[in-house]
Formats: sequence, C-alpha cells, structure tokens
Amino acid sequence: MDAVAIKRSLAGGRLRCTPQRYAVMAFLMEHGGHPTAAEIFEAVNRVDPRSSRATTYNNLRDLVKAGLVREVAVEGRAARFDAKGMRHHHFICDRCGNVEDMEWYDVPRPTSGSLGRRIVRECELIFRGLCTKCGPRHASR
Amino acid sequence: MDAVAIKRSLAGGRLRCTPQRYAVMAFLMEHGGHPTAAEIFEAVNRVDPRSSRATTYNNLRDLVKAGLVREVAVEGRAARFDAKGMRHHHFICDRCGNVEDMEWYDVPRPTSGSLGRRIVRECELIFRGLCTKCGPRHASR
DNA sequence: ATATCATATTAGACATAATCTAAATTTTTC
DNA sequence: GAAAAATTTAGATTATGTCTAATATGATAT
Repeated sequence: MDAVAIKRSLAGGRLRCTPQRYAVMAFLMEHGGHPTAAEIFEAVNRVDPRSSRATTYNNLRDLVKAGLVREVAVEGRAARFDAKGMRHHHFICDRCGNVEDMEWYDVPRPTSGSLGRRIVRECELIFRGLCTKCGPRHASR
Repeated sequence: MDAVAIKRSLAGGRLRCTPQRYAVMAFLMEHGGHPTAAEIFEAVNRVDPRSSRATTYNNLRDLVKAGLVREVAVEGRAARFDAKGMRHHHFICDRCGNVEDMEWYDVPRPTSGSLGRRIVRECELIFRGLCTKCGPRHASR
C-alpha cells in the first residue's frame, strides 16, 4: 500500500501522522475486511509493538470522527471498522457476525414529510442473513 | 394495551407466557420507543419488582430469536429494542444516539450477482444525522 | 386436580468491550 | 529553544452483557 496515500488521508482529516495512527490507518486500508479494535491492536503491535490499547481506541475514534473510517456496530459483538474507500453497503451474518462489503447502489431517500426536522447525513443499507461459510451447506444445526 | 394480543404474540413465538416475559413484551408494545435493556429492566421492575436482570436479558434474547422483537445495535452505546409492529426503518442520531422510527418503504434488492452464495433474510435501512432535539437550532457546540 | 418435566428464573460472579485518568512524551509554533 | 498543543501510555474503571447451578413454574397429559 502506498505510504503517500495513507499520509494524504490523514492530512485530509487534519490528523497528525504519528507512527501509531499511521499503523492503524495503514492496516485498515490494506486489510480490506472489517476487523475489530482488538484485532487491529493485535495486528499493529505484532509488526511494531509500540502502541497501547488506549491509543488504538483513541485513533480509531479520531479516524471515525474525521470521516476516514466507518464504525459498524454489530449486535452482541465488538464493533468493526473499515476504511472508507469506495462506497458500499454491508452484509452482516446472523450466525458468525462477520461483516462483508456489498456492491454500492443508490437508495431512494425518504419523503421530506417523514423526515420532519431531522437532518439526514447519510443513509446506509444493511443486509442480514447467512454468509457463504454459514449457509445451509455448511451450517451445523 | 390488549393483554390478549400480547399473549397471542408470545404464543405465536412459541414462548411460554411467564409474568416476567409478559412484562417485557407488554412494555415494548406499549412503549413505542427504543429502550435499552437497562431501561426495560428498570421500567418493568418499577411496576412489579419480580424480575431479575438476567431474566430481562434472557427474555429479550428469546423475543429477538422468536422474531417478535428487533435489536438495534448502536455504535458505542447499549443496544435498543423494539417490538416488531408495522415495518419501518430507523434513524439514529449521531449526537445523542436515540433511535427513531422512519416510515417504511421498499428498498431495491442487490443484484443476484453481487449476492454470491449469501442468503439474505432481510434488508434494513438506517438513516444517520441529527434528530430534532440535536439539530442546528439546539445543538450546543 | 395433580404429576410431570421441559422451560424459565434468580443472585451474583464473571467476561468483554470500551473509556477514563493523569503523567510523560512528542510535535508544532513562536 | 521555550511554550503550547496534541498524543501516547499503563492501568484503573465503567458499561454492557453472559454464565452458573440451584430453584421454581407453566403447559401438558393423566
């Protein structure tokens, strides 16, 4: 992954490029999946054990605030994170909780009447069901 | 709220009608909002202090499993619950975390190509932004 | 009505995920 | 280089939810 692209992302979010923050962002951009904070912390420290747990959480929060990273809450499990690259929707497996990307497509907005005075910033689509691994073929019980 | 309707719901989900479970279901059907497990536990026990915390969690889990209640995960906050009445989408406030119902409308499904071998059970739309209370008028800072 | 038994409840311990604190460090600015 | 601002850190703390194993109960068949 291009180090310059990562630094540019951080700069775009007006975040200093510290080694710890860089490592988190780089991991998310390279990983492609939807790791939990604990997985990110572990992965980042396996390479270069200089980051604390609190820092990983701090940086994830900063990255989310800056709009560079998305946090996906999953019922009964730790939150997942992914770098906002191309727009996409999410699929969440009922059984294993894994989060997968789904092709982006535009979603019709609600009527302004039903919006009231709410300000809608974004609109996301979440599909739920069984992932390939957990499907009928493989589901044990 | 009609006690018979509540009992019928539980029976429909093949769940025994215990006083504790009835109280949780009744509260959700009457409340209309999106309370947390802690709020449900407190409300139910204020009326009739016979339910333990574990039971409230057990019952919520059973009700969700049975498809009578929906659990909504909110980033960084406790999960919210609502009785599945009329179909609806959800709005989640970025600032206060409150969950509100939004008018239902059909959402186009993804192309079968992008689905792969996933089995999609449902598809929900989540709007994010600022609720009426937290909007620009009222937002402090 | 009563016995039966799978199901449900309970208190409190435990687990997990995430945040907070306050001191130390690093980076930026002047 | 001094001062200010942002960041990092270890560990304590909080919040949320689950587990255990003993006890009680609702639904069913008799």
